[in-house]
Amino acid sequence: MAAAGGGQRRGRRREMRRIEDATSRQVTLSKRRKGLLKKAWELSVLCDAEVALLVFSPRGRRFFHFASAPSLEETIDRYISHTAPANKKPGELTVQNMKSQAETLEMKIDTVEAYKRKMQGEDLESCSLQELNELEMQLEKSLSSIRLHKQKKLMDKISQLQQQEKILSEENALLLRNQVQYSPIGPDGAAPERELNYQHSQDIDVDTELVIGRR
Amino acid sequence: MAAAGGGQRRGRRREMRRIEDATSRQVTLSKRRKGLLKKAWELSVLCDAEVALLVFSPRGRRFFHFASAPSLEETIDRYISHTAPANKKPGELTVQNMKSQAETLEMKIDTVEAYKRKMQGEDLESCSLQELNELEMQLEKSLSSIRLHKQKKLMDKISQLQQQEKILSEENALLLRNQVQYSPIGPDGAAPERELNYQHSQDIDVDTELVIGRR
DNA sequence: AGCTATTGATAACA
DNA sequence: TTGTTATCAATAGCT
Repeated sequence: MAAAGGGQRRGRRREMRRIEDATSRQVTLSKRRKGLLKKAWELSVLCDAEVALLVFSPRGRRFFHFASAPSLEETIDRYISHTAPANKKPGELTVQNMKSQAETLEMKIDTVEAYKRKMQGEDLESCSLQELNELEMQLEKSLSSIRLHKQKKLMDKISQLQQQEKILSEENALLLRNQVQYSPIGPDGAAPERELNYQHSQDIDVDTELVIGRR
Repeated sequence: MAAAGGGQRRGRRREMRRIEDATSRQVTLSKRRKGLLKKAWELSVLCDAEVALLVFSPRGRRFFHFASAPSLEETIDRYISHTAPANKKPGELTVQNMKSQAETLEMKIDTVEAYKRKMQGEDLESCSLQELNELEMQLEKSLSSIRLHKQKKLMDKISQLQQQEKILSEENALLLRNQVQYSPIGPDGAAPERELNYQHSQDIDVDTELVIGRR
């Protein structure tokens, strides 16, 4: 009964590396997989834990799984939620949802973009007269709103410029007074410090390109 | 050394049901989880199988996992593909993709909707003058396009009405002629129906001969 | 498949 | 929590 020197003794431990013999590998896979599934189940029962186990055979041909939760996808969803702390909205991040979410979002984009194109004066062939009228009214409303905002922006700019101007003329007045005070006759080198103040006025970005009115 | 009647003997098998004592349950979870992870690893190494294992503690607080493939998500993706034979497009159905796709799409929606609102004259406070000018030009372009389409639609409507009118007139003409034909007043009294046609026959060439001519 | 020798896992205890 | 050990479970090599 005892094995001769050439044979391996029963129950002996294996080296922990890929089993080269295909048959032996297949048998071991079968046996150990069964044991692993059993242990996964035991853990879930004894410890009230949520356990999911996936096993694919080498070529990905067959596949076995165990899940303690009602479904394997539920556990996967829990994992996905766990690894995506950003999206914490309950029930939003599931395999099921993500599958359909993409479709929903794409449809929404299509809708919004179709409307955008119509507002840009494109794809109007499919519009009814009613729609065209509504679009026209909407755009007119938008235009007046835009022009109002433009006007306000321009007014702000103007009052800003006026403010600037006021400051500058005050500085000028002051300089003039000082000039008179400290050099009443005015020698040959008169007033170089004017440049400093001039530079100051350039620090403030005044957009002189502003066009008042359309275009 | 052998236990007396009151104590449990070491290493004795457990009943396969939830461990009631919380401490004991926690210890068992810890030990068995370790063993399970090890066995999952062994299976993947010995048999060259793709294995994924997820374990969540009872309240879903902590979670442990093992995956033989480069990543757990890869194995999950394989499972998802395996269970969704409809979506066979390679690389399209993965957890990674779905996560980022949702984000991408949502950002896209945000962008498009923000632009839409601006075209509707809303949220213009954040716009620069430059932007406002561009919007204004865009909307003017849109408006003229819309008005062009409106005009075309209206023209179509008009010619359609004219077409109908023509048909009606022809019918009228026919009726009148019949009336004349059967009236005892006189066959020589010609063409009172010409008046009806006169209204509309300016740009539409109506060949009345076909209708009126009598065999 | 089924069978055991042997190793591995682990329940109770410390 | 970590370590020890008696006991039982898993399984390697055979058949």
